[in-house]
Amino acid sequence: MATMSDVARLADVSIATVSFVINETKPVTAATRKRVEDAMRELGYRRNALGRALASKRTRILAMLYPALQRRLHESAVEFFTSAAERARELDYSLVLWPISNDADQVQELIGNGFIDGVLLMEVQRDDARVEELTGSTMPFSLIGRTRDPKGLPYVDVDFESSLVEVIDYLEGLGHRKICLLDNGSAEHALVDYGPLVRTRATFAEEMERRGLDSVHVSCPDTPISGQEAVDELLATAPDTTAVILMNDSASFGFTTGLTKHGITIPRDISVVLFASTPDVAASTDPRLTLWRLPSTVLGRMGVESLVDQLENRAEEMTQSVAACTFEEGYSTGPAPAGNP
Amino acid sequence: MATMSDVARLADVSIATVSFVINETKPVTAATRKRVEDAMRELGYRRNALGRALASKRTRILAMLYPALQRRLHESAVEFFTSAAERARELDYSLVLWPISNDADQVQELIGNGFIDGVLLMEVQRDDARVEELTGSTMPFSLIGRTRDPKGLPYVDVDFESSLVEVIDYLEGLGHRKICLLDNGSAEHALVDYGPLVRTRATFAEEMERRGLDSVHVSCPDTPISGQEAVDELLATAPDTTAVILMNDSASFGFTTGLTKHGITIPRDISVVLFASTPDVAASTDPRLTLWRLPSTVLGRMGVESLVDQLENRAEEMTQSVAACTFEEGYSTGPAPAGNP
DNA sequence: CTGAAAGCGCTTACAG
DNA sequence: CTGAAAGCGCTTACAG
Repeated sequence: MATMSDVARLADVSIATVSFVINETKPVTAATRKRVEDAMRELGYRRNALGRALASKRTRILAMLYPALQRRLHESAVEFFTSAAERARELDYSLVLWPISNDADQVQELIGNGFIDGVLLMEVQRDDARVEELTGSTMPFSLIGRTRDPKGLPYVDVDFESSLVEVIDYLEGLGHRKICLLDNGSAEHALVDYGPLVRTRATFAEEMERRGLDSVHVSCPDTPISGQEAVDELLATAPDTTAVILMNDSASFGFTTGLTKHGITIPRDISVVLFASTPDVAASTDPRLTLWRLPSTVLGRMGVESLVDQLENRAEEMTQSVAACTFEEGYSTGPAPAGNP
Repeated sequence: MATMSDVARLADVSIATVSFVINETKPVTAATRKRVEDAMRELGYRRNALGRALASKRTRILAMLYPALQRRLHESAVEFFTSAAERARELDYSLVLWPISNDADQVQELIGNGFIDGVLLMEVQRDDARVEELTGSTMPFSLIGRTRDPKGLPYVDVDFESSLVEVIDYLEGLGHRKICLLDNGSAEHALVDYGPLVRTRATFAEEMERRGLDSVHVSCPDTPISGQEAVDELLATAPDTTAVILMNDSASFGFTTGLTKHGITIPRDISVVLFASTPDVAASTDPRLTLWRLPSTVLGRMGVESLVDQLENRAEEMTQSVAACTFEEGYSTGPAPAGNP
């Protein structure tokens, strides 16, 4: 690999001048620039990121911290990561996924080693040891999701609240007055007091109450079979429900087939909305589900921007922003059946 | 952050000595060592990885290349990544997931920038532009999976062949003589001439023939609904099939519920084996499927070892190794029903 | 507009 | 066993 000195020698300039050309950091005459560029081309020069990083004290590498506890990365997480990486690239950074366990030690180590400029934290929990570790350090970071008390912390998050209000609005507009929220009650989530779930449940209860609508709440683990079983529970406890808001990806297929098995037709007898999910989940059932889609792509980009703002001291204030889910109509929703209460 | 000079000054030694202590690269008297260690502790010293990398010409960072075309990372991919990262850690390397598109340019860039020591390639395709790019460079790499002609390329791969033979053995032992392979016929896979599929199909055809068994082949897209539809196809074309080898994760739930819907009981009427998959997929149906599990953890570790072998010149020869799937009994397999041909 | 030189934080022959 | 010094490949004041 050719180095900057090689280029400088061939172009008959100083290495400083080569640097100025590469970084466009100082004016250089057209003639000099051309000599340098020719030399670079001839040598197939690529600037060594390590040397640059050591000298400039910036690696331009951003780490997305991936909590090892997840078994798989869902479409939304991948979208998030991909769009964040893309945005980083546009801003001349590299975003990589750094696999560390959730414990604070490894975060420490990552911070200390000097390889990364900033951290993007996924799947932030309401009480998150990593956040505390980061807060106590000088490492810039942004959260995806937020802790219980995010005051002073830069984050981007899904606006579950306003999104859910939209869903209820939509269903009420279709005449539904008894609506069930079917969410993910797996043990894992219960343990960590999962933010999205907590906030969605709270909004659901409040908003239904406020509108004088009849609310039903069912939780089940995130497996197809559990979805089927949830149908039984729903029919046993609230058979006159006319709309269901599904916030449990893995249960959704089982839930819809379960309804079918009971002779219940979607959307004629019951409307089903898939909430805070992705198109591939919506498309996995018959009929395709009406969806409020997670704004993963937007969040990924915003997360990176928030981080880079900090790195380049452009941030006037801490960025705390939210993005709502977007509506994608499917074939699973329609007017409430007549004759129901 | 304290630097090595700070430590040296406080311990009243040269920075070389500090380096010797940290790296255990030269003998140091116990007394000197203690002074250095105390100083490090007092200053909270952490060695800067950038400086080390520049001086030693080794970053000790390994990149796992993630092809952007995937929409989600399945459990096996996550397991793979996690176990590889763990093994890397044990060997004092960091493994990160580097998101780049599959095109050769970005591979070039990654190679040129000097940030990484080696590359692990996931989801290798039979004809893979990234592999060609890597082959033409000096960057060490190992493949997970293999190309059409892997001669001279270091790889670790799943032994689909011997694993499938085991499955057939198992089913034949249970008295099954008419067996169906239900695999993933989605357009995506067809396009790229997907290795695992190609090899499994070939082995299936050969091995069934060799044993004089009756083979059926059905392909369907990787969605639950397609799995349901595959049942219809199977019953229409080969209703006397008594065992099915499923190699299509997303279709498996739909397939089993489809059977049930037709009044067919697993495993009384038909045995179902889930092939080259993961426990969470096996557990998502009722009954839980008998599984040949992908050896993701083993492969992840082997992949890293193969790469590190190259980096440390320990490799006598190119490592090419395979690992077979492992058997995990479920409740979906049993003796072939009597009275069938 | 261009260059000589210091310095980023380490490792590693080379001496002693 | 320990140290002085060169060097890894860059960036960036400082001069001119």
